[in-house]
Amino acid sequence: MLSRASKYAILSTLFLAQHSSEERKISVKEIAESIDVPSPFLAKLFQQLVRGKIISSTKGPHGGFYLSEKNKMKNVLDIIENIDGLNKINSCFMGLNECDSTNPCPVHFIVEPFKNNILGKFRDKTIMEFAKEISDKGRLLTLKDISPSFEEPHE
Amino acid sequence: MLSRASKYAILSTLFLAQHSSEERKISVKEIAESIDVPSPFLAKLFQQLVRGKIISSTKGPHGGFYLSEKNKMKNVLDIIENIDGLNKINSCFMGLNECDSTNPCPVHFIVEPFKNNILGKFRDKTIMEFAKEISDKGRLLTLKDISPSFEEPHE
DNA sequence: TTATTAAAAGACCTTTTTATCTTTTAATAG
DNA sequence: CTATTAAAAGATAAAAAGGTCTTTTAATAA
Repeated sequence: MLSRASKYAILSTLFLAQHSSEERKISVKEIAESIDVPSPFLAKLFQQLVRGKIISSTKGPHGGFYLSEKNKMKNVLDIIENIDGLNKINSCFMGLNECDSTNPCPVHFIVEPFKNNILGKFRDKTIMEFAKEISDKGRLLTLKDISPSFEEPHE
Repeated sequence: MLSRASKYAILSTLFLAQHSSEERKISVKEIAESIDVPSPFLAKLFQQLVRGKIISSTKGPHGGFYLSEKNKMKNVLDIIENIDGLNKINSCFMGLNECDSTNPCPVHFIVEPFKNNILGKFRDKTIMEFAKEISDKGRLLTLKDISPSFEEPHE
């Protein structure tokens, strides 16, 4: 449904929305470590997101990635479109080429409302609104294992 | 969410449920053409489904694939389990490693009910019941383009 | 009992996705 | 103006998914 690349891109962009600003740019490395994704891979994705005007970057000392005011108005679906294209997420759950309400696959009428629901969420909120909601509701934004668990003593 | 392999396997098994019987076995080639999937690939999947006791086969003249009475009691989730394993379909929509209701990803509470719904459908109906429902409700079971469209005259 | 048929087995190939590494470019702090 | 920093670019590699082909095995009809 979503490629790993899109998932990384979404999580990282939302992370930028929460933690970066024009004055406080963040390096790939820092983000990759926070989200727990391979940083060279994320670097590639970020290049593409910059080209797609989803995020912004500057080089050099204190450079890094951040969201401009325009970037903040984008939504999550823009990220998906930029990385996976829209076809992938819109395609039939069972893989049928011609699946619609007049010619439905066996699970069409279960999948359709779900898709509308989740795509609505990805389309109707700006990145900034989405990020705020995530902060407010305390949603998880990392691939890391967060369980406190037993800390193996290091020595 | 589902690999292409799983999708092919589900469609083909449901096709067997509808069109085959112990007396009327069907060859890979015939099924592959009906569903419109690559037949050597489907052959591999069928070998695995036979090993997993989801479908049955016999070699030789008038041999082919069919569903035994026991096979007919399996469900779609058994197919998915056999091909993809259960982890894949149960994994978090955003790819988080630790996503559950106490530590939810940003779309957890949208995805969860959908998953319960669709997994329920895949678990609670036997293959045979599922196939009947599909016939009764007139659901599509092929990757083929079915649009009547304009038939390009061949000569 | 033999020829034929169709699945089983397994080697192999291709494409896509994911991930890494090295070099170049540009920004800026000093 | 130079050293340093961090992204951009691009080449490359590794893994997974998808797909093909050839040989072997087993069933059965004649």
